[in-house]
Amino acid sequence: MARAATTSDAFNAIAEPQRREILVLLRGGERPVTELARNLGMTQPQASKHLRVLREVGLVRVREAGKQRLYGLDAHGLRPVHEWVGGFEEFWNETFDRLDEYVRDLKQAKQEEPPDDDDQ
Amino acid sequence: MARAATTSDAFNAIAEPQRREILVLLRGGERPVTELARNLGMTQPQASKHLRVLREVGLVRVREAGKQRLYGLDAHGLRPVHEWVGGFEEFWNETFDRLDEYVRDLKQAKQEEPPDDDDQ
DNA sequence: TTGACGCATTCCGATATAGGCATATGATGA
DNA sequence: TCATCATATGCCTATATCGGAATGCGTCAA
Repeated sequence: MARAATTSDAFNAIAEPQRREILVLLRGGERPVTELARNLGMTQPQASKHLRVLREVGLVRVREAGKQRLYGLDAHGLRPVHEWVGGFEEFWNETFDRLDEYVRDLKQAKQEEPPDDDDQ
Repeated sequence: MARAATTSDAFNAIAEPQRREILVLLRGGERPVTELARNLGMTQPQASKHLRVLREVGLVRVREAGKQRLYGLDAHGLRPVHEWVGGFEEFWNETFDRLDEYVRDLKQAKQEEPPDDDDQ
């Protein structure tokens, strides 16, 4: 009854801009928490929390290195997202072409009757 | 202090599973609210609310047709999402598979090629 | 005009988020 | 052992979500 948990899937996890930035940074290799925090201008606890979310959905992995914890990218979970969105690829080109036609129809439809479409 | 609004961008809008399903249905063409609701097993108000969000981020457009409102896909807002996620494409095959691949490689070849590992 | 239909909006309650701050946990080195 | 650095976690507040139920509003047909 509230929004789905941020940890419910990759879609929710990457909805947060800061988490996306973390992932981008991690493309450059493993990074300790403090460095991520500093690079993104956030506090350490914030970074840790975001990393926790990313870890729970499996987008990052941790490796212990002495006092530090090196977070690294695990982009596997992004693949389903890419594929889902990719399912619309043909549409974001076509939509524009049809927009003209659509607008034209709109103007016309205001004077004529709307074509009867299937209800149901 | 709360999560970013669902209407803040496409990332947030598509984080909700039901909204994703709506978009998928709309790939088949324009649909009135009631039909969407029925097809997805949700109430009409729920469908309307989700459609409002999708409309506010520009992922769908409405067309008035008599009593009905036909919602249609406008996928070009998904393109940035696709591109952002696509920026990780090379990583979900390589990067941290290292561990898995390493193990697999051990079984296969004990000394094929020295995998160049440079982290950072 | 009335009534039925299609849809949008509002109010409600429950939930969990993100941020700030303080603190607990853990490893390291003297 | 103690002090210190690196992280994680707990608590708090403000906010916006999603779902449900009721209702408002516009359109069409009789």
